[in-house]
Amino acid sequence: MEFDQITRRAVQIFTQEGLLERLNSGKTLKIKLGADPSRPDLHLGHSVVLRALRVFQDMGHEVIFIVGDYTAMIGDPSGKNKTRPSLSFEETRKAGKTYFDQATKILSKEKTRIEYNSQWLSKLSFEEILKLTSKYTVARILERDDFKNRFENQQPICMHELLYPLMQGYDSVAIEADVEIGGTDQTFNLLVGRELQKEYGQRPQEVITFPLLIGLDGVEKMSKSLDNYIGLNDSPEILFEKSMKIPDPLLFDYYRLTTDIPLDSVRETINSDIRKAHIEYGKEIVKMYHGESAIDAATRRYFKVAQGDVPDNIPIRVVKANEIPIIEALKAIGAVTSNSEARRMIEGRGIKVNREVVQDYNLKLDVSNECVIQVGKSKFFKVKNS
RNA sequence: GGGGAGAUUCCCGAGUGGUCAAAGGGGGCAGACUGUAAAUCUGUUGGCUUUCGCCUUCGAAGGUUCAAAUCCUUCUCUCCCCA
Repeated sequence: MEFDQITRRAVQIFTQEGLLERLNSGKTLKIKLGADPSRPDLHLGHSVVLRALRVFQDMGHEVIFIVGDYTAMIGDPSGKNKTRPSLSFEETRKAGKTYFDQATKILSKEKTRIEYNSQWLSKLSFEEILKLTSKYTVARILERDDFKNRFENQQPICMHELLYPLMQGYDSVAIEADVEIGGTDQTFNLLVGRELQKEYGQRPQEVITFPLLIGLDGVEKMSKSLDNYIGLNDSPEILFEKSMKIPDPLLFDYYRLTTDIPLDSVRETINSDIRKAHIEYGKEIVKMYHGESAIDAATRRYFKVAQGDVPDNIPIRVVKANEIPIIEALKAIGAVTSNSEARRMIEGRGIKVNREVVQDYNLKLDVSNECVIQVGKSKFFKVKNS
């Protein structure tokens, strides 16, 4: 990806002139990336920002990866708001590492430095914190969308939550960031960084925001907790299968934001054969995250299932008996969590054994020979006696 | 500090003594249709049980009652208004 592609994809740049000036200065710039250790699972949505960062690295700049361990350790004491579970010191380090491992599928390891924000945030005195808070007004903090929504919906907002933007902004001060990149949902936080740097006598960082990738549900932004994500750690098969499930109207955005494929040809394929466009997208993503060699296996599974065949390499579950009730088998393979659920699945005709729909939930499975259980459209398991 | 409103099953939301495992909607899951898409239609959506039925659940803990999501007491939390 070339640099002009960054600017083309960006939603907003504050400020364009400042950014150009720094890039032309010949200095190695410090590009800030904030990581939330309470959510260390990265997905394609994160890749949008990471890919932009990669471009900066390729130009010789340094990415400073800031793990928000301080906020994560404090968590949210108000019992009702479970969005920010508090983590122990060890957990934050572990999450930071997990995050880093995934992010470096896209970023260069050599040009990425990790910092933990407890290093500086834990040292602030109350006086300094007051100084920080005095730079901002409540009205301005409440401008931020998620606060505004919670406020309007009469949801609780705790005092310390109002400080999060300031803490993040202070991170920029602490590392003297030159540039910070994030999704449009972070716009406010990123701009707070600029304000605070100014207060501390630093040149305010340049801020670039990128569009948020909408998840597979076609409505919400991609996130692990909504289970509408395509994970950077997903297997090639899953990656490909999920690619096929991207809502049609969003496919172009996925191409645009997560691949380097020229958009003119994308447009053409989408208009002429949307299914083919999905397939090509899936292949590209598999290639990007698992290499060219993984494409074959990933697509083979998909097409086999689509034809009504049983795919290769399905997980095997060994049981001790020669005969096992179907309900027990479904629990054993983790397809269901209770007998009632198993019964519902069977009554809904969602379970097949050796390609046959199971009609009777008292069915006893003969597993002296291997048998294949299919749950829904694409989940397969083999069960056999040891 | 004073006054008012409220907390229901994944979410929103009805329910004010038995017919309530709890309407309706959303979301989820499964099926039909299809391109393993969308839209649409159907079923399902606490657990155990073949049926009967039993158990757990309506912020928490006690209490009244043959019987409570529903009544009483205390507590916790949230929101609004006034100061």
